[in-house]
Amino acid sequence: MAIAGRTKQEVVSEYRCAEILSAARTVFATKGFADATVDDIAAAAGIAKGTIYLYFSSKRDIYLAALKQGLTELQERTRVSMAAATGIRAKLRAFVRTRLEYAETNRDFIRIYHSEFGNLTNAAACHGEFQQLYLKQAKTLETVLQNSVTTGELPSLRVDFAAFFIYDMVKGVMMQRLLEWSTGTMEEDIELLSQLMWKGLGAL
Amino acid sequence: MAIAGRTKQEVVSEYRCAEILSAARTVFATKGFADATVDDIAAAAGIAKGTIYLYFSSKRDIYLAALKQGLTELQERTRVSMAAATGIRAKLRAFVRTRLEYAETNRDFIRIYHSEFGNLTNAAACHGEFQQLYLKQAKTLETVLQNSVTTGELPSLRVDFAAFFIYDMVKGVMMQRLLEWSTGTMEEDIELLSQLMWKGLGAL
Amino acid sequence: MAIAGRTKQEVVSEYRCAEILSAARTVFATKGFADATVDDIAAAAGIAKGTIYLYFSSKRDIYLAALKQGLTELQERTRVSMAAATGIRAKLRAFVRTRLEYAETNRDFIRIYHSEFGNLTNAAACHGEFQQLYLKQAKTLETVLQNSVTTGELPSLRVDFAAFFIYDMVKGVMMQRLLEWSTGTMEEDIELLSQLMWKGLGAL
Amino acid sequence: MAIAGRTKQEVVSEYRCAEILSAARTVFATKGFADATVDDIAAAAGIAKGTIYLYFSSKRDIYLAALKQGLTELQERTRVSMAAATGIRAKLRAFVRTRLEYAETNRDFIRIYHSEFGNLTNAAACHGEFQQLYLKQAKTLETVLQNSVTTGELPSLRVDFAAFFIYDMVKGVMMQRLLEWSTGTMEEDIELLSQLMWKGLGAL
DNA sequence: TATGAATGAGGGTTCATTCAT
DNA sequence: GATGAATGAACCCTCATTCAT
Repeated sequence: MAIAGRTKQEVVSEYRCAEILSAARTVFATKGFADATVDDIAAAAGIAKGTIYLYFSSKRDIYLAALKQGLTELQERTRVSMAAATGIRAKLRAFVRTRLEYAETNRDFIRIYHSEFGNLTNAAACHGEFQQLYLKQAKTLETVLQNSVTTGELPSLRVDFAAFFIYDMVKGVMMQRLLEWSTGTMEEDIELLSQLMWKGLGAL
Repeated sequence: MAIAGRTKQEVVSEYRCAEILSAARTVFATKGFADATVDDIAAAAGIAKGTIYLYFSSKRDIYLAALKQGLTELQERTRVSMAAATGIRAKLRAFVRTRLEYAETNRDFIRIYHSEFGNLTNAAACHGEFQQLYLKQAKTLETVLQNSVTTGELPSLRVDFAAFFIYDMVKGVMMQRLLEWSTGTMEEDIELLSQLMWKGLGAL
Repeated sequence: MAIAGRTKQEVVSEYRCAEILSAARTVFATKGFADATVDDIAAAAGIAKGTIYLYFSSKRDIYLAALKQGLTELQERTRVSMAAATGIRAKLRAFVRTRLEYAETNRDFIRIYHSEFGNLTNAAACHGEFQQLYLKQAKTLETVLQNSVTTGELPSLRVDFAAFFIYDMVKGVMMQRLLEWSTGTMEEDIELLSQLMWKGLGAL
Repeated sequence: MAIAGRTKQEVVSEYRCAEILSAARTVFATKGFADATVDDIAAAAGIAKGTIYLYFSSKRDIYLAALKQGLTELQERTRVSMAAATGIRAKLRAFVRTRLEYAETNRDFIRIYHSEFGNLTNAAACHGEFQQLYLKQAKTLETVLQNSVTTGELPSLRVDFAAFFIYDMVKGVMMQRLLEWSTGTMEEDIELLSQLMWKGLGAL
């Protein structure tokens, strides 16, 4: 009696996955990967521990899935809002706004995001896996910048350096806001950061 | 037989501590806190595992000590070089140079530094402990900036935001260089970053 | 709609049982009892895991049923062929031939058979359950031997010892052939073993 | 302060190993490999679970060590007593006596021995590992038989078949005695088995 | 002081069994 | 009857910490 896709089977399965990932995000965000236990996640999801292994093959697998899911959504939103903006300056402002807003409503994910992308130097965790994800993010932005340089909208500059710079800046502000260290409103921070970037880019 | 302080007892004790911390830094930098074992550290230090507990009360204690030792040295060097520089622009350039150079020769410490300060949002580790260390760092820089504003050397700006911004930027470049993602020489990166900061500050 | 017995219900039910047992034999033979999973058996039988529990009450139950089924068939064939033979020597040769031939075409069952009857000393498995099965087998043979002693066809000998001896010898050759360690053809091994038994019996 | 070997360190270590192996033998003999837990072994040895892992790397490792230790001792005793006997018939009697006597005083080991060598067909456990041990045993005996054939003490016969035959026979009697199924005394069984073998060999 | 053997709590994962559909 | 998702007890192994020597 399938209507779209394969219903029920698939719907329920995806729902469970989502439930687990949601619980996992909360737990990982609170305790970090190492200190979180699969029991914690199961309890948070309101299911038995064994059930988790029907949907994910290992604790790390859950972690990765949670991270990738958020990352994908964040990147997609960013891509869409930047595409909708006209001119590089507006695009950058869209970049800042989208990400800061996303961080505001996805605090658990952002905590995990920072765990990984704030420390890409730990070779132990996963050999280069996260480094690659990060690089891929940066490359996308780099392309946008490069296009603007090509069209003459931006002066020639080290686009690789600029891309990292932009990511780090936004990441830093996300963290400040998450920790409630920022004294400004969201709009103020968006404005400030956009200004700062624009001026900063001029220096490269 | 005491010469200065309490000799021997103290000297040997401090030497052991230093040995352990040095070994610990390497191990923690390579494997991260969770994956490093006390056995690893003992082996790296060339002493017995039990001995470590004569000098440190727990694995976390070692970690903290290693982090604080490096942090103290880094902050002291930064303070001295900034004090030696004249004018806020020179001070900021000193800030950048000192830290990037320190990172170049203390890679193990920097890895640990990033582990913690790249992810201050993880409540599990130590409730606010590292957040306080970070804030203290930032406050020092904030004071310098504030002084410049007071003397009119800098226009009025949100010094709290500026301090975080500066820290994050330098941290970001440290990481890029550590991962060998930077395409420029150290001097080029120092120059670029200083320029960028200076322009950026103008936006705040 | 019942024709003979209780039709359909029973026929289908028995068919399922047989399917499951066949699958189980393969799996148990390959992996042993402990390493075989009910999932393995379900997959091999091409049915759902839960279905298995409609026909058997536990994993061990399946195992036992598989073992008993094969054992019953083996014993029946042995009985028939021995009954058809005339004279104790011919009966013993029939015993050997029937069993070695059965082993050749029921390798999975023989593996399970060896698992249990090669190690009757493991109290854990099932307290004496298999020991009783084994004893029952031996007793049958013992009776045949005793009859021959009574008729004077065989000299007086310790029939209990002899029965075990005969079982073990055949079991040993089965294993050698199963592992392809035997260098002879089936006929050669039957001949050799029969000779050996006959001579051996003379010593008892 | 070392006297012989390296004392203390080594002595204590070996003592612990022996303690663990002794406990393991009892547990494995009673419950079988799969049903025995490392906790069981630790409890039987009167030590903590973790301690076991200082001496053995895994549950299977303990099992293998226990098996190999007994096997080595059994083979060595067999070798010595056979070497001391003159003539192939006396050697075979020595073989039987040594092994049956060993089985009488090492019942736990014999149970484990039967678990493995009564069922060499289970590929799952350890790919050919035990099969090789068994083959090695048989080859030794094969050589002795071959020598007797060469010197003309025995007529030409299939020594490979004979070796397996002898092993299986003794193994079978060991099991009967272990299960207290044998109605004879040890001496009677030794006598009977020796006779049987001798006669049987004549048939090959 | 230095050692390293001993400890045992803790966690990831498996899988026989159940039960709602 | 048939299914397979859900369960949770059980188990192997790790490792921070202790303590007798």
